[in-house]
Amino acid sequence: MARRYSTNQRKIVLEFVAAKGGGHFTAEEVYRALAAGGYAVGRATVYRYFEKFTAEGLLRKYAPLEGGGATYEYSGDCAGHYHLKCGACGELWHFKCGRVTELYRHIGSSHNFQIDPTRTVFHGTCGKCLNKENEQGL
Amino acid sequence: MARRYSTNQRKIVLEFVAAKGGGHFTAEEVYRALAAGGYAVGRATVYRYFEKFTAEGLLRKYAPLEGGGATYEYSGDCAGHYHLKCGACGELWHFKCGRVTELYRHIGSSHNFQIDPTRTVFHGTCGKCLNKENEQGL
DNA sequence: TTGCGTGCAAAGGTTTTGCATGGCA
DNA sequence: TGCCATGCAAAACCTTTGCACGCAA
Repeated sequence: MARRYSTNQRKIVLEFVAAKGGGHFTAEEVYRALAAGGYAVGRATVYRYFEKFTAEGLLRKYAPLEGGGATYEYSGDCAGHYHLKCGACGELWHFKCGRVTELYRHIGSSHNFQIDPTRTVFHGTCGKCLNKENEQGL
Repeated sequence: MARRYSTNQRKIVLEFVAAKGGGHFTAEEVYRALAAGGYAVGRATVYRYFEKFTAEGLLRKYAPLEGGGATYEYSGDCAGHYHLKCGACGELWHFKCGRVTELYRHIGSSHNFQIDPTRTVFHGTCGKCLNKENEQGL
């Protein structure tokens, strides 16, 4: 079940998405960007690795919003922090907060449900976008 | 911007997904089920309403997991409660908890992020599935 | 040398769209 | 009567898969 070979393509794809940080992207975009940058990685390979990385928890997969393909995000090592996703700009914010940890413990003991912090994302609007909306009088 | 007409198809689709409660389904499945039940609603119409309902917050859209189409869930009126999604059985649980409300207020004031409770879902494993796993010694 | 990893192109399936018709207001 | 809603089918699109070759072990 363990990964067998350590190939160059795997390294290229992983480094590329890791470098994007909290940004979001589709498999097609990454394929094009790599090709444009002179990295010869096939489209199918990008899809195959995205599937693997998602299963491993390195990437996060979201439903397509505007007719495009599924969007992904690099989440890296999620230990010890939580995620905020802004629906306005799409940015994924990482934050640490003891109260969230406490809440998860409470839900586990009192609501009989064990939360998986690596898969849970809080959706809403980030401070930046709230300010923009206020300036526009929305 | 408001909806214009109140048609029979809208009613049929809405009642069908509402009746499914917390279950999950794809657009294609609903189209087939309605057709099998003698309700003549076009495939395109189902897709069009799913898009509208998702925008209105009545449905929740998830990324496809196993090569199939996007899956949806009916969430109904989300005011006053929060959502727990079990990754093992797929069930969507609704629960009320003052501590969540407090946490959202805290994140808004201290982390500069306004949470949207209707779009936020806690992912993890429900009590039922935890018991099953324990019985199997996993 | 073995067999997984890769790339290309084609297949498969899902979702969107154009256009003519029907129905609500 | 005006115009949105609908249905059909085609088109567009994303994603997966088959197969032959390359490369890591």
